[in-house]
Amino acid sequence: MNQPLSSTEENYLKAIFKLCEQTDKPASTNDVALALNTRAASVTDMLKRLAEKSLINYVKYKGVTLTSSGRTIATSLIRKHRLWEVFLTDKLNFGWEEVHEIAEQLEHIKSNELTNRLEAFLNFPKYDPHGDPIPDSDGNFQYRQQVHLADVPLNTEVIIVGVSEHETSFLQYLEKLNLILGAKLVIQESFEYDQSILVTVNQSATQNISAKVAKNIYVQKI
Amino acid sequence: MNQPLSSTEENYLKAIFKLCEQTDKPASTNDVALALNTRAASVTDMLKRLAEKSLINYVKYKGVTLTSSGRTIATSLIRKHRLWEVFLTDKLNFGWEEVHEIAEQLEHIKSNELTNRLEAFLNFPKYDPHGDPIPDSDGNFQYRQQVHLADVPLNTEVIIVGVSEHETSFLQYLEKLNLILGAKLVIQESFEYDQSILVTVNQSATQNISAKVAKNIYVQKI
DNA sequence: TAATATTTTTAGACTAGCCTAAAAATACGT
DNA sequence: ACGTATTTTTAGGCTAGTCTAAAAATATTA
Repeated sequence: MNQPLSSTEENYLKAIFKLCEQTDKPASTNDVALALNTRAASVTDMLKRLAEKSLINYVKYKGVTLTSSGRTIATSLIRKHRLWEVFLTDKLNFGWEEVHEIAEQLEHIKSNELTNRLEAFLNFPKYDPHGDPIPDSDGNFQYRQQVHLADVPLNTEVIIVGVSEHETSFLQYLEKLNLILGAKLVIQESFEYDQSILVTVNQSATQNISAKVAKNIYVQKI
Repeated sequence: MNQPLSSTEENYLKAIFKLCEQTDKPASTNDVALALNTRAASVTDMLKRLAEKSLINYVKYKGVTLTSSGRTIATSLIRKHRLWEVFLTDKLNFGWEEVHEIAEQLEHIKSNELTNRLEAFLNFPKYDPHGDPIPDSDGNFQYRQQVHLADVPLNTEVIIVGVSEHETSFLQYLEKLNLILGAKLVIQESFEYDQSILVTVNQSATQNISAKVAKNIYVQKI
C-alpha cells in the first residue's frame, strides 16, 4: 500500500507544507496552483489522489492541509534539499545562488541511508547556505529567533543569519554588496522618505540598503 | 528542438549503448525489452519516438543502434553513474554492492557543471568501484587490457581490476572471500572436473574459486 | 521451399499528469 | 440579502509510457 511517490506528488506535498507552515491555515487550490506554476483544475485532480493516499486532509472548496504522514514526507524532502545545498556549496564550491535548482532534483533521490550518511559527511549542519534550518531525521526544525533587518533599531549590532527570498538575482546582488551570511551590520540611519537604511558592513564600508532588500534579510542580535 | 529527455528515454539510450558496445551489431527489440524489464511492444513505441528525435538509427524488424548524439547522451549517463558510485563508496563509505541502485537515480540529475565539479572533487577517478572505466567529458573511455581470471595460466601473479557482474549477492560473496579490487592472486591449480581453480589471495590464504566466479573477475598481470 | 516457430509491429486500452472551457459553489459589495 | 465576482470543481481531451492480444514479418527446419 505504501508504494513510493512520484516526484510530482512529492512536489505537491512540499508546496502544501510551505503554504501551511506560515499561516497554519489550510492552503487553497489556487495557492497551490500558483506555487507549482500549474492550473487549479490540475491541482484539484492531484488533491483527490493525495487524499486517497491519506497524505492530505482535503475538503472540497475548503482547502488542504497535510496529514502526519504527508508532513513526514514533506519535511524529509526539505531535509534532503537543504543537505544537498550544503554539499554543493561546501564541497563543490557552488555559489549560494546556484544550488537551489540542482537541489530541486537531488531532493527526490530515494534512500534514507544516503541522506543520513550525507548529513554525517557534512558534519551535521544545522542550516543551509541561505540560513534555513535543516530538519533532523524525525522532521524537527531547529528554529531560531531572527528578525528582518528592516525591523532592527538604530545602532544595534546584528549579524546576517538568513534570507527570506531565494531568487538568483537577489542573492547575486547581496553577494556583490558583501551582504552574506555572517556579515556584521550596524544601522546608522533610517530614511523616512523611501524606508531605505544606511548600514555599516563588517565595521568598514557603509552602504545604503533599499527597504525591499532590508525586508528580505534575516539578522540576529549579537 | 533539443528539450531535455525523460529518465525513461535516457534509460533506453543507456540500454542500447550497452547492448551495442560489446557486439557492435544492432540491438534487437527483444534484447532491449529484456534489458529494461519491459515488453517488446513498449520498446517498439519508444524506438519510434527516439528515432524521431534522431537519437537512434532504427530500421523496422532490423534492430537499433545509437546515432552520435544518442551515444553522447548514453556515455554522459554512464559517466555520471560511475562518478556518483565513486562518491558513494569513497566519501560516504557505502559498500560496492550498495551503490548501483542509488547511482541509477543520481545519473539522471541534469547539470554538466555538477558532473564536472564532482569529478574534480573526487580527484578525477579513472575507474568506478567495480573497476569499470569512467568516460571523460567527451565520452572517451580509457579501456584497459584485462582478462577474466578463468583465462589466466597457472603460477601467474595477477591483480583484480574489475568484475563483469554487478549483482549484489555476487559482490557480497566476493567481499567475504577478500576478492576485492587490488587483491593479488596466483593460480595454483586448475581442476578439469568442474573448471574450478585454486588461488592464493594476497600471498596468504589459498581458496577454491568456482568457474562461474572466475569468469566474472577481471585481472591484470603485474 | 513449404510449413512452422519466433520475433516484431500494430491496434486498442489503461494510468498519471496536465490542459481548457463550462458549471457549481463560495465570497463580496452595496 | 441579493446580485456579482471569484474560486473551485467537473467534464472532456491531450501526451508519455505502459500493457495485452492479434497481425505481420522474419527465421528456422524438415
